[in-house]
Amino acid sequence: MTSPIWTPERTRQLMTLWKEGRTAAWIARALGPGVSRCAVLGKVYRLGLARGPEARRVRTVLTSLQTKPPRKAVSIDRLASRPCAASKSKAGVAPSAAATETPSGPTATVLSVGFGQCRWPYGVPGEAGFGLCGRSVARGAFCAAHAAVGYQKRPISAESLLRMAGLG
DNA sequence: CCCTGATTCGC
DNA sequence: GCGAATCAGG
Repeated sequence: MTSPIWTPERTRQLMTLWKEGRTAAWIARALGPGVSRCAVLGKVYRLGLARGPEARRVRTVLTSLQTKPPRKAVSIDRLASRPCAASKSKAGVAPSAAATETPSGPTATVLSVGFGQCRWPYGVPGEAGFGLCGRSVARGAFCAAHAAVGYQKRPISAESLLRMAGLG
């Protein structure tokens, strides 16, 4: 219970995330406090996993999204307790029309998503079925419905987020 | 300087 | 096998 050992579970996660094109540091942070970037790189090297040119593309996409793993463990609580700026006048736009049009699943992947396509994630990165919304961008990185959720200044309930990610 | 992955090397 | 240190590169 003490040593940060490469359990089969962790190794599995490592391989999946690595194949998705995540960086070593990203994976290290995602796997928890006990795992360093060096540990990830060392393990990857030992496993003989290789980076293809395709993975490089993925990383570029992720970088452009400024995707960052949670600093500690993956936690839904963080979603619910997002501080978010208080802000004075402009509350988040929450068009009721958009809510009714909320897409219900991914049409793109981190590999296929391109400019002008909504980056809203469905599912859990590293797990089967993970994908991105992929519908036409309305604002920033998201389609109208997801921008209404992603860009609102007030915190949103974890339940709502999970539902929109197809995890509810 | 920040970051990246690759490789080495002592444990 | 493990991971810190170190390497070369962007």
